Amino acid sequence: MSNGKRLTSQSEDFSAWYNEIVQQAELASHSPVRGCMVIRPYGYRIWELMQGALDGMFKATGHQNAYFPLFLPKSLLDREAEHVEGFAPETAIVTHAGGTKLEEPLVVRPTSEAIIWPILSDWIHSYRDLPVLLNQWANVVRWEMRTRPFLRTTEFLWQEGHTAHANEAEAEEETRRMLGVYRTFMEDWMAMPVVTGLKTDTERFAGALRTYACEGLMKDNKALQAGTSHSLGENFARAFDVRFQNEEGEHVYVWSTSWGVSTRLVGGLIMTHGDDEGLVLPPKLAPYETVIVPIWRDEEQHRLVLDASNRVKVDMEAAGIRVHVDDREGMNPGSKYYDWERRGVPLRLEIGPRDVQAESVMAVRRFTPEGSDRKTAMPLAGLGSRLRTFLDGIQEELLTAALARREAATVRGIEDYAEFQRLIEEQGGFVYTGWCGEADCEQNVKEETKSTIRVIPDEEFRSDGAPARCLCGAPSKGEVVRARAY
RNA sequence: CGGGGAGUAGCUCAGUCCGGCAGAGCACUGGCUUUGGGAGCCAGGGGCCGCGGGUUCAAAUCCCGCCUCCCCGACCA
Repeated sequence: MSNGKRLTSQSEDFSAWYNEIVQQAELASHSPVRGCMVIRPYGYRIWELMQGALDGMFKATGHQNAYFPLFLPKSLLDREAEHVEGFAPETAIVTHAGGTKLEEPLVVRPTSEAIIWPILSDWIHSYRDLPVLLNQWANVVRWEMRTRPFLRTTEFLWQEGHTAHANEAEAEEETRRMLGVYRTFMEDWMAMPVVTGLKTDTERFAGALRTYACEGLMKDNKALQAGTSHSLGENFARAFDVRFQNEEGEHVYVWSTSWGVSTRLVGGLIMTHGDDEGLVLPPKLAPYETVIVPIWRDEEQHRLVLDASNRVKVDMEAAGIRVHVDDREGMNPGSKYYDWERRGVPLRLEIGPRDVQAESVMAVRRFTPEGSDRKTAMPLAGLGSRLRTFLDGIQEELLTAALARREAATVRGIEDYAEFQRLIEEQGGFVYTGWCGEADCEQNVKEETKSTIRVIPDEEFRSDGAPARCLCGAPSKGEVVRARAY
């Protein structure tokens, strides 16, 4: 059961609100090791539901799961110059094991390219071996300066896809396909709208040709990079000598990709839907889509409502709904309401003697957009299938609301730098501007406004009339989405 | 890693300045009464006072070192 009566409100202190939700909804807790967290059962269940959905989508697009080692010899990480430069500052290195100093230090993987490609070079000989479409569910370690539960932890859980292709076009197609899979997952399962697009060179994955990303907008109007997909070109193939014989009999390098999403998504989920009462979960990712709270006065009623509650539970499970009966005694219904609201359960069913008498239940929704009733009496007959539809509706409403919130926090066509600075400072959100394409200009704006170019947006997100000029006044080479970000 | 704040029961914190029996509320256990929006009474359990060293007759309290968390920067999924 949650402790404390009230959360700090989002408007008062968003960071405090976030930390309190993580603790009070029992999603995660701190560990004795810096920057590492314990993911508690309720939080882990959300991650498991995410994994289940994503894993199914990966398999549907032809990928197979495999597992590669946690440790990689330091010499392997050093092979790809840009890659090692990018990751060296944040790696943890094992120098001693088994009571002695190791001959060669082992790096705890910050990502697995450097262990996967040397191995795949042995697997790949012919164009007939391609494409190789792999995914791995794993933990990785990146020694970050500053950590926050789920959003940035020293050790985190993720999946990393790694694929090898015969040519650039296929690799690019795969990179884009998986970005699309992520977007579909974020919208359909997390109810979190994202802007997709290309990262600038400075934000690109270390060792990649191109990095694409999904960017969500959190309730404090800061952006969250929620997933990335990288077109790695021949870079890793050259570094790890991954070649195959093509149909012409030539030995050529493979074109590779990698793509990943992490437990950071749980943080994105919290900050996309949560409110001052606590977590708000979309039904598809809620450990319990519905909680039944029985209400009784005496023993006879206790038996009556528990019996009715369990029958409703069976009916709902048959309709494919994850449901829990909160039969805790000595706790009054009001306390249970607050408890489950804080944990974000999408729908609560209250079943008391009056409901049993009327052969109905009182359904109370967690997320209540304008114009919808928070409480609805529903007849027992056909309840399961009706609630399935009802929950599916809530899932859609959450996406609609999140999309409306993002659009309200999006400004387009900004050319004037002073106006840009004011927007970033006063309201945040996504600001679409032109960009001259110069890294120096990108860096200046970053230093002066603490905002970054999130993506060069994909076509469907671009403005009708994009700015002709960059914030620096130079002619724009293309539109970009800027924001302060996590 | 730099600046600031903090660490005492599961949680939030008081006690630290000025050394002298380890505290409160909530949570937890048992009993009784309760139960349609955060229940009441009674009786209990629970502490390496972040860790290590030092000063002292005596340390949660003073001194030194370290660890962890939070906020602000630089780095990042």
